[in-house]
Amino acid sequence: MTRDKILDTAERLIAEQGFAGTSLRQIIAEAGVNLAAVHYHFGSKEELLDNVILRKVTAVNQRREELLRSYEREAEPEPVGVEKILAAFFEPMIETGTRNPQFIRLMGRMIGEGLIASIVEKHFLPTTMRFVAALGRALPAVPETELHWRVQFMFGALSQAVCGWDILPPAMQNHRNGPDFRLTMRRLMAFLSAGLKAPATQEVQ
Amino acid sequence: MTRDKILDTAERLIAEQGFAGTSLRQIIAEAGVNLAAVHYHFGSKEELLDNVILRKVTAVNQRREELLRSYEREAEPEPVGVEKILAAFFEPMIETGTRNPQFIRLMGRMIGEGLIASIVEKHFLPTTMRFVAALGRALPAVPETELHWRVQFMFGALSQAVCGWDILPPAMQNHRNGPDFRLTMRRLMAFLSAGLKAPATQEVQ
DNA sequence: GTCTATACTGAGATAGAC
DNA sequence: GTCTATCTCAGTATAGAC
Repeated sequence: MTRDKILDTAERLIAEQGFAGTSLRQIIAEAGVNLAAVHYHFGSKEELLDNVILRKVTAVNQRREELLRSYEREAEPEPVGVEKILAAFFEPMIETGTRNPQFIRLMGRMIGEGLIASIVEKHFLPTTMRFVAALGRALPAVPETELHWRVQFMFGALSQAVCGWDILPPAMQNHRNGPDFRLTMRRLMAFLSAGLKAPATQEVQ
Repeated sequence: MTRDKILDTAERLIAEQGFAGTSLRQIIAEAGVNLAAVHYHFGSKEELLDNVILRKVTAVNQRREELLRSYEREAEPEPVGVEKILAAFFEPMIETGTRNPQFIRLMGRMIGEGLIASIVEKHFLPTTMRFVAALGRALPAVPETELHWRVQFMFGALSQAVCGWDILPPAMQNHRNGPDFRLTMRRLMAFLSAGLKAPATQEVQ
């Protein structure tokens, strides 16, 4: 199917080179299809990206919410702890990413390239809000605005973890795929867990 | 001077719209110069960016290292604490950013757009390494590789703090400039301080 | 409905006249 | 140092073959 060939090739190339760094002409050349087919099936380069993301992220987000719900049932009537909430958020991503490293780079690109607010909004925001609410219950001492900022920081750290600067020492490069990817993610979770639980900032100047 | 007109206009437009989102043709139109003048003075769009960054970041990095040195002298022979190290890193940026909000967005773009490793490397790496060394002394329990990762997470959080997604609630948008920018940075520093000081991750699976 | 061929506009880059 | 003209390649749009 032409449509699937385009999606597969686009996913691979965008993960490798970024969205801006991948041209439609490169995608169609490697997929062996015609340029206009992209616009017939998707309408524009942005909407192609939208569909690439959609295919991969929906299952991960469902799994995330599922896990969170099950942790909430276990903990009831207490709120779920921060570590558990982070586990519900990261584990589905780690599982998918261990099998398919490209997926992870793609996710990081989405946050990092700062591209296309509408796509981020559509595919990340609903699940994110669900997790912000859970974190709010786990951290009653952190005011809502500050919690929102901390989640924002969290996404930034995640983005740099999975596809930031390529000037890392080689020892760190290796930790981006293979079994060490799990270790990097556990390091990230430890970092975030501590950051999220930090005492609230005083508003006084 | 033509060269300065190009630099001023490029700085403003790139801060507002990002690097990829700003065309040379837009820059030269607003600066009132010729397209070829850009290539004459800078060689390429990337090298123009390089010079825009250079002009602004050099002073900030010098101030950062100065502050760090002075804190180190105060603390001697003890290592400087994490909060002090973060203050040395962030305060010069906050001062510059409070006077010139564009500068901050420009910094965030550099990290976030993941652009041009060579530029990041040239302008950020030397000072960053200086601070990594100081953090290593402040946090002897954190192994070197994990500390490197935590610094990587730190840059990601910083990037999202100053110019991440534009889908933030309006209440957060305001905290990107004006006096509330200081508050956001203090929140970031509290978050990072806790994250950096987290117990080291066990390497066992 | 699906896909091909081709043309259009705007991007960064470059050679050469002045 | 500066500017004109031009090159290549990007994303996009459309007409029409099957």
